[in-house]
Amino acid sequence: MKLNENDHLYRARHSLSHLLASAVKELYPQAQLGIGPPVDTGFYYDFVFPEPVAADTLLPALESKMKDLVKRKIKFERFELPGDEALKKLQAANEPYKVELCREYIAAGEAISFYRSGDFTDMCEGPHIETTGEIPKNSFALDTLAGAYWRGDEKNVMMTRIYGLAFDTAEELELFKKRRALAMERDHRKLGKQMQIFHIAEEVGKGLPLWLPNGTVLRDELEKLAQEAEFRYGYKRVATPHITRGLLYEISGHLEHYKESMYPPMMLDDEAYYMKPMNCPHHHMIYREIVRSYRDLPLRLAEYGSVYRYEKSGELAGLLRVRGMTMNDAHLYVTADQVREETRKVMELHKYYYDLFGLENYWLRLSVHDLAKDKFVDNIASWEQTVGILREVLKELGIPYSEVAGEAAFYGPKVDFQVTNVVGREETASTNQLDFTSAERFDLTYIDHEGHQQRPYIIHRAPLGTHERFISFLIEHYGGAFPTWLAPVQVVIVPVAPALFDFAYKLRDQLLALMIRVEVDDSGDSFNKKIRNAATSKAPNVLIVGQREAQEDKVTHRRYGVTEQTTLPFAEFLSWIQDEIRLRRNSKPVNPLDKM
RNA sequence: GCUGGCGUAGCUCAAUGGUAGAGCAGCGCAUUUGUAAUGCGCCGGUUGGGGGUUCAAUUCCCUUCGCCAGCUCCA
Repeated sequence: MKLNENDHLYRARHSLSHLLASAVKELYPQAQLGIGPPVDTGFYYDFVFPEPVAADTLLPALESKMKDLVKRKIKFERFELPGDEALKKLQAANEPYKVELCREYIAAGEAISFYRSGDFTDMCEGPHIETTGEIPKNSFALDTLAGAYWRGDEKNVMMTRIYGLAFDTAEELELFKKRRALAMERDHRKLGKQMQIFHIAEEVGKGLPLWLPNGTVLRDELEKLAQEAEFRYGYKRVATPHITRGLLYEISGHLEHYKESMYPPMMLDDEAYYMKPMNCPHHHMIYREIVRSYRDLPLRLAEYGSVYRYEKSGELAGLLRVRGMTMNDAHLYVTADQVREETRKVMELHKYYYDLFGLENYWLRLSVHDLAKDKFVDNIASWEQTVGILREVLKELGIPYSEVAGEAAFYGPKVDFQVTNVVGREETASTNQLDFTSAERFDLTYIDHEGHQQRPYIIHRAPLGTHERFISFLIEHYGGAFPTWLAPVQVVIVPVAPALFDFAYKLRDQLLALMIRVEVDDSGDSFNKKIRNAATSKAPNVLIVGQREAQEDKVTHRRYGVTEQTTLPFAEFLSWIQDEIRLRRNSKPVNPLDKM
């Protein structure tokens, strides 16, 4: 939810950032100011402190000073200064970062405005609240302290950013904190450990997850899903090696544009071999292997391909950001006439997947080039043409999207599906690119009706993203309570007593014969303990079998998170669960974590 | 990579400049149970690694590794 700058909360948050700066200046008159805008959950302000600071003592001290300022009902007063006076004032105050901004405002011919609140004055556009009396007691709190580069550029100094939380009321602040604590409970790293989905071993390496048996079930189910969907959409599956000669990446341009993200080469017979960071060049080689006719197009090559990228250590996070990943990749080689239709079908496939999982909280980003940045292929006409095509397709489909400059791939614009994970971090779940560069680089052609050579367009698409990232979202989306078709253990059979073990084994064998993942709890635990273990394991289906059931070949069926249970003939259960799995029903059980 | 923080048993967490403790999990024995923890016992730690200060370090200092938040980058 984005606030408008005239919203009271927006202005209150912005004003609180000034109070924070004011408190900092009181404690450290030498501290220099960066910027201090409002954000989704509050505000922050960046500082350069004259000495190292410690969060555990600094934040409470600043917070209590801010509370004092709020109590004093301080007025926010705006005034403007001519450029040279503003500059002088900031220079006199020893605010080099403000001076830098001020110079730019002057160059842009903008008015230079200041806000005075009590003893503190900051160059700022506003708007602000009238007085701090408008800020309810306990509706804000300082949160964390972190580093941030000046103007977001890693070549600049690192400042100290102090984040604060701020809401309309104290109750909303408390609610936010509670929700955040609850969200941590479904963090995929925590559930991934608890549910034995993946493990990142120090000995194996950072960002290189080991998939445990339960996690591998999730991967296998996603791959099955993709194989079926891609079959229906006319894709052909291919497979390619994990390492490749440098030559291929010279052709593709990866070594030119992407080298810092690639694992360094290994030398074999005086030649450099690289771990592959992307599958596309390999698919292009497959395309090029024979002469293609327009009759072959669209040619859709699909592969769940593993790639390795050298992400900076601080960027790694659980399964969300890793160094080795397997992606739901495919490349569509199409004629100019087919681009729109094929792009549309790719979007349709996305919708099918997202509906299947019940993923609703996402938005589309049309990621375009920014020729001011040197990472992009320099060909304005092609950028404009391909961006235009994507705009048209999205418009035709009536899908809302936002256009963001500088987020494109180096070889073409992208349509990214942006989702927010459970702890509020926004990530790209899947990405689709329209590539106008590679066909030429790889000299890919097809013969048209008239026997002339033409360049195909290439659509790169990965609707299910990478297993790593997509599964991290699924874990959090479901809070670990997967629908039956995805669940690592689909059925747990709990016999009431050891005398019933044989009956339970008989049911198990029938389920196993149908490829249903089932376990019998034949441990020495008490019956109550078994019920509890089955429930806490988040198994979607629990079958309780006792004497009563055994006599009539029935089972008592409990769904995860549902208290009512039904006793039904086992044959009926079998047909129900087979449908449940075959149709991949997203009968999302009530998850206790969804309550808030 | 950068800034800040955190590393105690498989997990969750105690404790202290003077020999490290609990619950859960695991294992064993007993119990054979009809809807969310049966009882008893056992095992489990070079307090992330290395170095230093000290009579003595898990505690203080340095260093290194890992993790967390943010920045940068990104599927």
